[in-house]
Amino acid sequence: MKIKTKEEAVEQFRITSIQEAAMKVIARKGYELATMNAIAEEAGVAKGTIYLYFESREDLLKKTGESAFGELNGLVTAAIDSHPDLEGRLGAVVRANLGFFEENREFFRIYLAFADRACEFQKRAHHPLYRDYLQTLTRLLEDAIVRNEARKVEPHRAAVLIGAMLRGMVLQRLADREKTDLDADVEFIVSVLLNGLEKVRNRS
Amino acid sequence: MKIKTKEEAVEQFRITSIQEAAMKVIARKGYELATMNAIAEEAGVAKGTIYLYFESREDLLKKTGESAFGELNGLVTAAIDSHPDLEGRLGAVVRANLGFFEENREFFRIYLAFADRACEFQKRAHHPLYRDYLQTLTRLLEDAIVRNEARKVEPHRAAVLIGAMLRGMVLQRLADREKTDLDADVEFIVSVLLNGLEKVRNRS
DNA sequence: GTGAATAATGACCGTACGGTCATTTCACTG
DNA sequence: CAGTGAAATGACCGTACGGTCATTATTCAC
Repeated sequence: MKIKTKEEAVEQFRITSIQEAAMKVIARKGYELATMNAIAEEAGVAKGTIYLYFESREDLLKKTGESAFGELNGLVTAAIDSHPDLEGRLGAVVRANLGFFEENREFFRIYLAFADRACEFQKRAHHPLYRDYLQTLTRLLEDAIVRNEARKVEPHRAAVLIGAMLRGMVLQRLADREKTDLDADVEFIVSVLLNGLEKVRNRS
Repeated sequence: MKIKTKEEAVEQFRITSIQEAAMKVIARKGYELATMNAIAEEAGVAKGTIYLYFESREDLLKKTGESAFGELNGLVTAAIDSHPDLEGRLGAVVRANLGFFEENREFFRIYLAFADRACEFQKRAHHPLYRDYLQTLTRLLEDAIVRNEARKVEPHRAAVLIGAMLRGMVLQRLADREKTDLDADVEFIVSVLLNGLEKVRNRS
């Protein structure tokens, strides 16, 4: 977004500050317990000030989550684009996910809040940004199937599975007390997926 | 638990009624929004009555979740015990999970609340019952490796992955508007896992 | 320097929660 | 049927939340 006037610059600065504060509070206390008072204190402004830049708590948290989620989306897309085949792409996607949340632990609570809330089953559909995320993975698989790098599976179903595996492994890694080897986990997930989606299928 | 006196029978009935009401409310409104007033209304008792049988909201929800989670644990264990080899066991485990939540949608919100809360990373370890669940899956894999039905992987890591896949697929199935084929999803997950964990590993 | 316009504030409001307890209802005994 | 102890009740309490707005502080043009 281009900044034209001084007012817009200040406004952008405030918005960014408040969103960063919101992320920190969510990281520290979780989504539900991230109160406006706590966010305001973290941002060093009064509670009322937040309402000059965001309509409501829901609005603030939604936009904050969208920023973080958008960043992950970008990383995943870039990871795919920088490799020509399924194996390289899967490795890059898995590494992008595990690495991203390793570096930015606080983002994960926001990601979780959105990916989980994304699927308020029986109520609404997925959140648009989560749909994008799944869509990116789906396209990756469609492409692999066309190229004959993977067997014919329902691409969206497989995308859901990959997303779930990444989510679960990141959660496990964050829960692990001592740091675990990133490469080993990436290799493991990729190998399971590559073999699992491989064309060759002749079991007993 | 054996019931000896009439008082104990009444007490057990009340406890069960309240827990069932809690499950229904959680299923309808979600974990955070399951208030004591709503649970009391659902159970057809006054709010104060709940506090005669449970110490607090936290106590009630914890015990309610443990009941539901314990049931799933039992199903998974039984599924494993009733098959001799990895393929059969995986199929039974996957089917038990997807089927269980298909029949009892309301349980899933409780399961989610626990599996997610189970991993309050940076705070505490997993919930004991979730540990049991993962432990069961871990033993399944250890056994398969010993029997040479699967390649040598870190069993606990693989168990986490399987749990995540099941969670994700159930969530997706519940989000799907029209009913999707259970057998197809079971077959898909099992095939990915079986191939993914297979001994043979000779890729490019 | 001054005053008008704009931004920031935090005391305050309504609401809804978890939890309590004096009162009422009930069940059972003699 | 009267009396008594236990069980159930729901009005009530303190608290903490999201959100508001009259007041105060700041900025900026002239």
